[in-house]
Amino acid sequence: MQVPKEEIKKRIIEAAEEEFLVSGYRHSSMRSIAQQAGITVGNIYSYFSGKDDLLDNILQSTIEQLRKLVFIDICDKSSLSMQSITYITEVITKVFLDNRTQFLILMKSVAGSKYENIKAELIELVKQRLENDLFLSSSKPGSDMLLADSLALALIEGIINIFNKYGGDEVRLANLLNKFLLLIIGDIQKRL
Amino acid sequence: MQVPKEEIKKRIIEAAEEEFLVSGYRHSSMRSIAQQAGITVGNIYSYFSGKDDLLDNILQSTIEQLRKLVFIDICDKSSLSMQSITYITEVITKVFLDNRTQFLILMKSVAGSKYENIKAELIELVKQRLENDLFLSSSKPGSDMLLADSLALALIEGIINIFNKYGGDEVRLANLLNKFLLLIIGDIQKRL
Amino acid sequence: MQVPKEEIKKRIIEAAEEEFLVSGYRHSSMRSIAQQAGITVGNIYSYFSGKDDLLDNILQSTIEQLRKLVFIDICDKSSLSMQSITYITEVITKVFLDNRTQFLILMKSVAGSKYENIKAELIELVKQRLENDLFLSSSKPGSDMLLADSLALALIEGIINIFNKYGGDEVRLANLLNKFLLLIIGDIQKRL
Amino acid sequence: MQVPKEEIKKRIIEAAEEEFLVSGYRHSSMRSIAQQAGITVGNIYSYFSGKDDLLDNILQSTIEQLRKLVFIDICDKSSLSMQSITYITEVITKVFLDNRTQFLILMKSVAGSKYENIKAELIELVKQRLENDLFLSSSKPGSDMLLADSLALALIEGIINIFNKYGGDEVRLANLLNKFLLLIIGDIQKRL
DNA sequence: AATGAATGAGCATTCATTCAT
DNA sequence: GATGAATGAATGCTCATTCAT
Repeated sequence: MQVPKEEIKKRIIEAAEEEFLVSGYRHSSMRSIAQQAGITVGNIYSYFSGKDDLLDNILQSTIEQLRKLVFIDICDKSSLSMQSITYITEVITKVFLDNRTQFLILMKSVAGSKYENIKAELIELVKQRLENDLFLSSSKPGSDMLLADSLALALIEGIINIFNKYGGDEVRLANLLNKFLLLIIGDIQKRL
Repeated sequence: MQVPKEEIKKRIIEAAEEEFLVSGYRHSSMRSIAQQAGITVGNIYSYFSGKDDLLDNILQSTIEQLRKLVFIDICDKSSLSMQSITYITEVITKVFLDNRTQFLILMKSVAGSKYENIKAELIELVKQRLENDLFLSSSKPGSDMLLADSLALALIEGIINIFNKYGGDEVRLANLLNKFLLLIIGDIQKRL
Repeated sequence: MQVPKEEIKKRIIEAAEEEFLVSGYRHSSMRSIAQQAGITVGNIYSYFSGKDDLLDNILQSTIEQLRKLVFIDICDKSSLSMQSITYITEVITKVFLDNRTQFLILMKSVAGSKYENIKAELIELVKQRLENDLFLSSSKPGSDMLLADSLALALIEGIINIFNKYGGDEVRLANLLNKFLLLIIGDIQKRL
Repeated sequence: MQVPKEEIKKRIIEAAEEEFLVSGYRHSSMRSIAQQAGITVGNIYSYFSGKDDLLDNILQSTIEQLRKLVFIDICDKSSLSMQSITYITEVITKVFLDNRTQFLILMKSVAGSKYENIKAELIELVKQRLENDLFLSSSKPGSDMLLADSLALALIEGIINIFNKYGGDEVRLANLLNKFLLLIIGDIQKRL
């Protein structure tokens, strides 16, 4: 048609993002994605090799950014100690702000896909930071690793919830995240 | 046929619990439940009227206990103030200890069923407690309701994570929950 | 059990009659017949070899009576001329009065069974009477055989409707049937 | 696939019409319709949203015509008195001639569908005409409403039978219907 | 590139009948 | 004789993917 092929690709991506976010990867149907994009089912396969590939394309750059910033950079800067959780949050927030929908899909709607463990990886990272920076350096030897895990999970889930329901400017977002982190890990060493 | 009736019923329930817990209600298939239980698909319907009924039978008593203890009793004891979150946790823990697998299914694997909002209800309850006991009584007017919501979510998700991965005696469980709550809402009014 | 076996058999028959009449043979389920009879599904098969056999047992004597009175006797008395349709009606009415439920099942609810052609046979009989007694003896050569067929069908369907909805004493029934026949075939030779 | 789309749709419709007419809506299976049409089950759903929709598509225009001509127009022309049954028959005949198979499906094979009461509605309409035009205006007060009902049923069933088995030109059809009506309701007031 | 019909395996559910107990 | 669990084939329907056009 007269519609440039990149435009079609973009429309498919947008329709799929909406569908994945709302219904989840597994429950999303190629039929309704095609319908939403205003094209036919089969034509999606001219641009993407399948449902998997569609999700790959949507999450690709977000994953890359996340891997680079979060999983690589942060591991290098392991000396940052104390501020590390705050720093991770800042980095995650940056990834979120650059890829809102994609990030939320990645965190909430990838059950049934190969990405279903990413959130767990993120939690694992935060957990390790908590263990390294807070728990191990603390004099309390009885600290349970599951406590760090649950605290990490609580942090990530809480942050995702803020991302998800938040609807103002970035100042308010920063404020909310700040307060949330402060409440959970502020002075945590003293409170352990 | 040589296997007594109740044994088969038990095997179906166990197969379904495993399947529901791992794959989630929606993605669980009667076929694989039957296979897991070592019977034919149609025979499940000698014991249960359908997939819904199977889930109902698994969750029934857990739901009842949860509704009674959490949603009714707790609302009556609204005067408990400060300790309310701790109290809710104790009650939830009791329900969990009485119905381990069922409780975890209820919290993690009921998407697509009529129970899919139960966790959200629980979070809402905790959120209201946080608002009433902590945020409103605090002099800080700038507190964002999304903060209470995220904190409630973080608490519930963290607690479920402890339930899910915890594998020791009940003393250790109580200890873990205690520490987790202390970390997140201990002295929270002073830290707001 | 202490219930004599004939009593059980009777209960099955009654339950099946009700079910067949209301839902039709094909749509009736052995499960609900068993339930209605207060026994188990499998036990029906101690008394009857299957759904077919159950229907056979219900309709057996009615069919016999019908075959004897209607299909044999009437064919012998082919000399009765004029009154033949009236006579057939009287005979059918007798069969109906002796076997109310069974007769109505036979006429209305046997689709899917081997008896599904009985009503058509009855119509065929009446059709032949109409042809012999009225149409052929009439001087009108243009009479269409389909006319006799439709008239026969109309007669039988009307009579069954009266049997089905009628709810008074036998005098009123006779009165209704009389009027109905009079309207349709009274003086029919003059009106052809 | 080499067969053009409309051809397949037509084949499905024809297979379904045959199946519905012979086996009835409830007992017809999508599988055998597919087989008859030479396609796979799932492919029917490319053309129709389900068994209901298939029946709707088959009967739609027939129903519309019937509703318009019979149930609306006829009620408006209530002044036609005497000729009303004849008129109803003419209108029904027109609908039949325009939609032969569909009309017969509608009258004989829709048990289990949302159309299963249409024939009864038609009979009710004729019954009311009989009551208004013939029975009430007659001086006979003893006339039983069940008589009108049975006469209406006999008329409609007879007419459907003519439609069903009739296989000549339209002149013969008109002739048959004319004779049939004349026999049943000709001079009926005098014969009551 | 685009279509959308076609496939085939999957889904939950029903039911007449069988059979070990 | 009685049970009701068990079977297996059937029901309508969905969906990711393929492919002739």
